[in-house]
Amino acid sequence: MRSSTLLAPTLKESPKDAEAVSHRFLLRGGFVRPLSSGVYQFLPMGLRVLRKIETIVREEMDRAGAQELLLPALHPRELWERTGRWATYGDDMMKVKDRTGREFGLGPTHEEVITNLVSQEIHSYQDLPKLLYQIQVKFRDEPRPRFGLLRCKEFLMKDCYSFHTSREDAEKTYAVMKSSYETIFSRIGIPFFAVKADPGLIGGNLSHEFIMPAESGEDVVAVCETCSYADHVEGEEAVARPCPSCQRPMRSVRGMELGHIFFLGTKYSEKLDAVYLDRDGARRPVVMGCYGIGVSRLISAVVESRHDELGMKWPVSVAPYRVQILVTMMDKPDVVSAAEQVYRDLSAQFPGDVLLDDRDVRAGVKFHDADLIGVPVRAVIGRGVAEGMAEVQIRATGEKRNVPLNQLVKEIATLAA
RNA sequence: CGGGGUGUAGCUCAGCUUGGCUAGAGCGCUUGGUUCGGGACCAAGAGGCCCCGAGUUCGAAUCUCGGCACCCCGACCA
Repeated sequence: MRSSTLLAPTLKESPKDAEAVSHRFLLRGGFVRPLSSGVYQFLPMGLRVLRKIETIVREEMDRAGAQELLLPALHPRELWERTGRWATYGDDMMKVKDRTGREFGLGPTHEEVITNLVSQEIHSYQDLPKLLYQIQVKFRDEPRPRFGLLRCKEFLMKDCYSFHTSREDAEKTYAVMKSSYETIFSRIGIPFFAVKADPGLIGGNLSHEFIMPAESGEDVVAVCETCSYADHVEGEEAVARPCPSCQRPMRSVRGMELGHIFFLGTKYSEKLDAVYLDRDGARRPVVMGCYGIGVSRLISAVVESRHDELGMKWPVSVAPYRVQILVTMMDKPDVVSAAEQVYRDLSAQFPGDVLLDDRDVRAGVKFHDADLIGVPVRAVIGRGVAEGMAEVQIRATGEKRNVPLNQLVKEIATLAA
């Protein structure tokens, strides 16, 4: 992609109402723009990051044996009445009416819909187990959206639901999902703790939250210094309490929730009549679990954990582009043609994943924008061309080195792999 | 939903306390020239329902009342 044609409006100054670093940089870098409080537009680069995160999530869900489907955002009221959540979810659910006055909720989560589907399509123990997921827009009427993508009224979520004949099998899948989540967050490159959690409105009695340590986080977690134990705490109580599994002191850490998994049991299957016939012909409720990841929130999470004062530092796995080429002397035909050649060669190596800054602006502007946008590997084509040289820069470390033009692609192919 | 703050040019903001002539700056944008590897310089321009509505007043960006929007703290949050 050429910067000259890309919609990536970078800002020198932060819009005043951005506090969290991820909010500021995503805005300044031209990744997102607000439409309304807690409602965001994803510009091309923001969408590219989102898609890369989705891809990792899909790969790991598929690897764990889950199947992707897509459920509606519009949920009829009657379905939610059956679980009693039309009332208990209350104002957190956006509600709309169709032209006949029939009421719908905009799905804040999909237990009702998926369980209803399973109740209609699954009848025998031979149809089970099933692991189904989707990546879809969710709506929650947050009383107070905040920090850009971190807490929105409309956001993208991966939600997966498991259906088993027994609690034992369901718990095995729960464990598989837990390790799948660990792989996902590792691949995306964000640090996290798996914390035992309160199941909350969703219900059930086994639950873990995946929390990334972050200043702007809304949760407080007690973390053990030595073992991997982590738990939720209220206020400052954490510091006073020793770790239950090894008796060492714990420290309290602020964090943000990235994912949440629940063992649901038969709470929804009973209410929505999701039952199967077992070997003996007895009707039994399906045993369920559900597993969510805040996909759009992960964009902010990556920025929160990887940035410096100049801008973002994307890991290769989710960077909007793997490589950015800066042409610093647009008025020199030999420089431009050298850059075009590098662009062609790198594009062959990383199709669609190379950004060429061919804008007719001063070099300083390109360097600053590049630091802001945070593409991991940078090739600077300019004054070295006469001697057949280019410069390679690594955004994360600030490392710079000169590389002969004829070895540049090979060099970068390794760095950006 | 409680508390606080902010709405003036595309962005960041000054002006408001103490009402007064064509409402300002920096950045960005357009045009011309000089520059050209870390956010250049000079010159000329374009760009405003001063959030909305009512009031007070000879006169309102400025004062009063009522709305709305956005941000921050808290409550809430699969």
